[in-house]
Amino acid sequence: MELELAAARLAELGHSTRLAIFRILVKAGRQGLSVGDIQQQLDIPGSTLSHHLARMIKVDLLQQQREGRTLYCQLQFEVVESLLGYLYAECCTADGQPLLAMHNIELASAKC
Amino acid sequence: MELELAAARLAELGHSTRLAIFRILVKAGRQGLSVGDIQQQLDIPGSTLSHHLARMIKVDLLQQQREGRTLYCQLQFEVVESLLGYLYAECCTADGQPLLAMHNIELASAKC
DNA sequence: GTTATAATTCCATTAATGTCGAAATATTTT
DNA sequence: AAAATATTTCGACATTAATGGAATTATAAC
Repeated sequence: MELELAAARLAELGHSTRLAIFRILVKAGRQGLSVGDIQQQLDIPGSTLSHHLARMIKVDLLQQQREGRTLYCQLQFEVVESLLGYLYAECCTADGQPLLAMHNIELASAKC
Repeated sequence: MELELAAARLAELGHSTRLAIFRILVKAGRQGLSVGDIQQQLDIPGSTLSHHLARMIKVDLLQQQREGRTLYCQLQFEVVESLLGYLYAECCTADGQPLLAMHNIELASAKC
């Protein structure tokens, strides 16, 4: 992933409402959640939510799938994964040693 | 790290110039680089660079240390680490299984 | 086909961000 | 103390982003 694209995706995660959406959709897993469910959890106007969802879709962080009159939102986990992978790749020193302590990160994920 | 702070930090990384600064400083390691060196690598006006550095400092992504008339910029690696740790933590399902394939990430960092 | 539900698009307003030249500050050198 | 170097602050302007009410589209149910 090139820098421009990574920056664009990070910018989308860099907004508290959108990061909250991200969080909710991570918890929801592959099946995702309807727009209405997200709206209920966040308690924000539909137009505002729609705006943020559209932005996230534009950079492929998420996807929507219609089922009847309900639209389901699903995180694109491979994209999230490649974004985090890019960040980690950037966090290696020139001599091949990762600067970030990977085991700390693993602990963080283990305690969930 | 709470959501608001994580979002603020991600927003700072979410700009191509600042992500480029981040990248350069990661490569530079703990000792950091002078503002002038960064400016030379990026080829942008000093005032613009200063503005971006100030923003990154504000959210503790980096630090400056004066040595004579030269200012050294150093990434705050612990902060970066906690930010990525937070993102990973958010990427766990409710039942304790990480959704992102951690081994892929490790491969990504291993190939640096 | 009219009503209800789910969500988006449109529009206007307000606020925040990005950019960069010029002036200012801090430090060192002569 | 004047000149040189490194970097920031100021100020102005242009662009982009955020918010939410009202109107619109899409689908389903009656």
